[in-house]
Amino acid sequence: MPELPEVETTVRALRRAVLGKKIKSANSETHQLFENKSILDAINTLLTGDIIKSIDRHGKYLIFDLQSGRTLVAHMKMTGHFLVINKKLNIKNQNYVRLEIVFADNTKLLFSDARKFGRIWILADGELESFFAKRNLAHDAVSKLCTKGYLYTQLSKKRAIKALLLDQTCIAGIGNIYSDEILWAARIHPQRKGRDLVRKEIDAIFRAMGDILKEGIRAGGSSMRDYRRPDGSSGYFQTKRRVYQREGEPCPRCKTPIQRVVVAQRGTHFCSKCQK
DNA sequence: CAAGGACCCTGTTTGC
DNA sequence: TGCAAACAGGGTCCTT
Repeated sequence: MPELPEVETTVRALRRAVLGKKIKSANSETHQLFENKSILDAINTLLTGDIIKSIDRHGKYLIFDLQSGRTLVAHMKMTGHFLVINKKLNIKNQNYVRLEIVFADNTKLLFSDARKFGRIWILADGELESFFAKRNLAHDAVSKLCTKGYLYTQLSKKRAIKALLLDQTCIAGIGNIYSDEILWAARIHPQRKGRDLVRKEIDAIFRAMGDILKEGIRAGGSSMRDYRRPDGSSGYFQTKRRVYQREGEPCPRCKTPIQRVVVAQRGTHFCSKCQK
């Protein structure tokens, strides 16, 4: 389940692996990969000859700026991940490849995605802003724009705090694993309404958000199921998680068994004793 | 605006 | 043990 730390790990690895490389060919046979159906047949023509100038991220979206002015935007959704194949690195597990980009030096960039939820868009010069505006994408959770004040505004709503953390129009980048971990670290019950939280509690969420997401990035993300780094290796945040998918196990703080409930249609794990 | 459900997908887990 | 049904979840869209 790629969230902000997994996407950031991917971006950093791809910068090292494919920045500045020239595209020799591009191929996909997965029509679901593109919202605009005409892209599937045009992808090779669209990308061949172009050069990857920069790689960035906003929330869970990856942004590849190309020399032509076009932008390749990608979302890994549930099971998607990028893999880099080169002379040094021939990953054995190359299943479910939905997009293959070959560079002039024969390095390959693959997008693998068992469930075909992942999406790729090719935007014309200048379209990125409206792309995100259309989706009402909020500030990224670890960007400088995500201040305490911004968080306070974004979370002062009627809905459950867990639902707000998951909502990409409130804060961008947090998914189901990290929302549970952040609320545990901040000692906030996932079903509390956002607007009922007092300043001190929002501050605790703000601190926990930075701490947990950065811990996730340092760990190279979580490889609970399908997520892999672009070299095929696993992240290890899953070994550090305190509550996510630990129903019945003792809370690391107070030993009370972790509970599981459903909030906003998502499995939610928390400690009923130390999260109020 | 909020809440809930359907949908997209398929590997894995659960239940009989 | 074996099989089918339920589940998992990010995001979008639709209805209530």
